[in-house]
Amino acid sequence: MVTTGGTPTVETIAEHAGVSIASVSRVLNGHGARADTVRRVERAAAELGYVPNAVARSLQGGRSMQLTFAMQDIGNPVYVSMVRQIQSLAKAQGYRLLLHSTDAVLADELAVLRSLADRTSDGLIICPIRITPEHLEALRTAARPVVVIGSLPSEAPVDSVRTDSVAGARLAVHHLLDTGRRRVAFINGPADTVPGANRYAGYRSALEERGLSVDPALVRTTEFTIEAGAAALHALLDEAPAADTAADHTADAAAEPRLDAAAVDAVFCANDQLALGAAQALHSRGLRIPEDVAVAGMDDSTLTRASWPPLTSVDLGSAERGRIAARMLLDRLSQDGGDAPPPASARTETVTPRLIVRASTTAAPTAPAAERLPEEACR
Amino acid sequence: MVTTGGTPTVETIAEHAGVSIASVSRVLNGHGARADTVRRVERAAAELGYVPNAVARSLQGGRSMQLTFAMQDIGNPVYVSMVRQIQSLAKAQGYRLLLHSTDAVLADELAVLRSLADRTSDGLIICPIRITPEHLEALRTAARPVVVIGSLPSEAPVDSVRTDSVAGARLAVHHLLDTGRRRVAFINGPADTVPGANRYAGYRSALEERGLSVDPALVRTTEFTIEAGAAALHALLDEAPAADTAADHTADAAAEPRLDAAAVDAVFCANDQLALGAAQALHSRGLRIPEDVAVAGMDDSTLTRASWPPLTSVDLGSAERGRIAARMLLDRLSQDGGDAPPPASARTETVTPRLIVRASTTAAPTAPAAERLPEEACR
DNA sequence: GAGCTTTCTGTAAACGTTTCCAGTTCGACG
DNA sequence: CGTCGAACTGGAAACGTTTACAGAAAGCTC
Repeated sequence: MVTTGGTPTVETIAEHAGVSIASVSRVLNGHGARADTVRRVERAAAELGYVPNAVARSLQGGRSMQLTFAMQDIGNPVYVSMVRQIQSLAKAQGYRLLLHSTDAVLADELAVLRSLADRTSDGLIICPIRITPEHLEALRTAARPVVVIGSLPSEAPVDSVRTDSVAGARLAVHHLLDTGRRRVAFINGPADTVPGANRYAGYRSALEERGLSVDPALVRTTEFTIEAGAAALHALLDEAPAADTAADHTADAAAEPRLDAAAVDAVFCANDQLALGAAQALHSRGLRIPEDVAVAGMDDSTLTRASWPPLTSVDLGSAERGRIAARMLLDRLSQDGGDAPPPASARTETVTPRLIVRASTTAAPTAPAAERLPEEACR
Repeated sequence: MVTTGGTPTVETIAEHAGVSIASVSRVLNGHGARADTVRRVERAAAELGYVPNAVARSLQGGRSMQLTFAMQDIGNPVYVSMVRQIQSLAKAQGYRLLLHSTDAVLADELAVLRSLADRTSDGLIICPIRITPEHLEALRTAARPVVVIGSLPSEAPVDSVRTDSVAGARLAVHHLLDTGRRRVAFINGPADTVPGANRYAGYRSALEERGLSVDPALVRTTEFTIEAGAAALHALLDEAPAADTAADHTADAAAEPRLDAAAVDAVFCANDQLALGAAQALHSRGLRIPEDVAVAGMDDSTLTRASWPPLTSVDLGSAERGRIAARMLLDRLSQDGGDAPPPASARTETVTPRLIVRASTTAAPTAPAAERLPEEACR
């Protein structure tokens, strides 16, 4: 298909069709030409298997038709559902999607923001896990439109889509307390991250609203992974004092399941991965879910249906956040042709969390609330 | 930071530093210049916050420094681990990663292959789920180097990295038979895909090697998802005749678990998602894993550790395949500068599957093989 | 068929780099 | 101090498009 001398360019087509390169370009972009010209150009292009060079087109047009999505870890199902949405909307408008896994490395996140200036990408959707002053500065001076998925200080002049994860965490904890659980442990991700801090705040305020206070022995801080969730639960039960007896730090706690059950009767986890790990650990200790210990997670990812029993989780609208973020970004791009975003008009949308109750928290041991339907969505 | 009149270019820097644009380019690329020139250029660049335009650089250099990875569905953890590897190797050599989710749509896969000609991407790693003549033609005429993850006809002039999934399926089925299972059902993905066909072939040959033959009532064909796996298992138990009694097509089989147990004592699933779905369905019918029914999957994805009990699975080396594919592609790019791949020298690497035995198949009901360690790797 | 408008075409410039080539500067050596 | 070679520099071309502009052709009206 390819003539000798490399891939065909607009110039090659022009020669073959006996017209100028301008006419070739116009025909190929449907900008009107005489019927005869159109026919000759299209025939030459088809014969030579011509494909326009997207790089040259980008340089000339000033837009790369690429978007970037930067997230922490592509292994987390939350991001998977965001990617799906973003990819789908982007593709519909002719944009390709560049993926960046930052591994929560601060320098990587900043590098992504700065690299917007290299014209590779027309816009960015980013899920920063921490917000530092450098982040804010980088966001302010970003060379192209940016949409942040996550909570930002309100004065930040950046489009964002957030979810009220404090309220989300409260929903879950209230649900556990209202179904008769008394000793609700909390397994959190890193406390110095935005999600970590918010989820802890929700946990605490939910307890306080019921007249309880946080027992530090019931709170664990670790990474957002399955393995970390399992380890945290083991540590919790090994070290937590039982509700009515003194702590037993020396004996093997696994040998005495009833003691465990007394120490904790529910675990709220800051995301589904942690919850799945916790469920594993409970199973391996011979504790029953939800009869002995109820488990609830957050994100309502596909993992909730991977776990047994199916996992109660707070839907933070990750797919929806992805969709909204993509729409915001595409709006911004079509609107002002991708000029630097006018700080005055930064938009913020908020997704309302919903609790999805499944079997991992129903059939409460004491309270009569067990008649809830497994898939019922509260609030 | 930005002077009026738009983003700084090499020309802006040249004016500020009082040198020519050629010198600016040389300094910025470390091609040697007088100390004084270097200092002035670097100072001007820093002051103006200059970032080179990657698009212009691509056009001039003929390489975009982008790679594309095309897979079926980003929701499948198998692809996630491939993406991780590819992204990491690509980044190490300065390449960005473009992601394409084809949803197993033939036209999309072909479009990706053809779009290599647009110079957006320097190379492609693709996981085609079916191989049609059009695929082969598109691979042959691809404008840039391509590496295929998956099995190809041996005459195809394309680098590829495959896994012997026939042998992998045999490993799992042999393991089930050798631990005393007699009625081994098979839940497969679409039979007209390469993975689907191979896994079925492995299942059949494993049975035949033990003097058994395939019972069509024990084989289900569906999609590669959790939900499909659950539905398939329910259908299997509802419709399969019990081993020793006549089939009971009318009564609700779930009400009679012993009948189910007689019908099937093991399920081999063509991937982990199907296996997880099957495990869900078994749990919801009150059947115990592995005491009543053993479950084994394929891919050894993160889902194996998400399931309870932990899932026996065949490791098809997805991370390794990703790594090898990335290395092959990068080799090809550095080697011949990314010219069309010389068909004569197509390389093929094969990853050997390993069976990872976990609790979902141990503790066999009849055989004394239960002393295997949970994490033991066979072969 | 002349004059007008409309439509179409080709030349050339522009997008921002890198790099070839020739010319200039510099240092060293005789 | 003059000469030679090496190191450096600037002008210009090239990468492949799109598009502004001016000029040519075609269609229309009278």
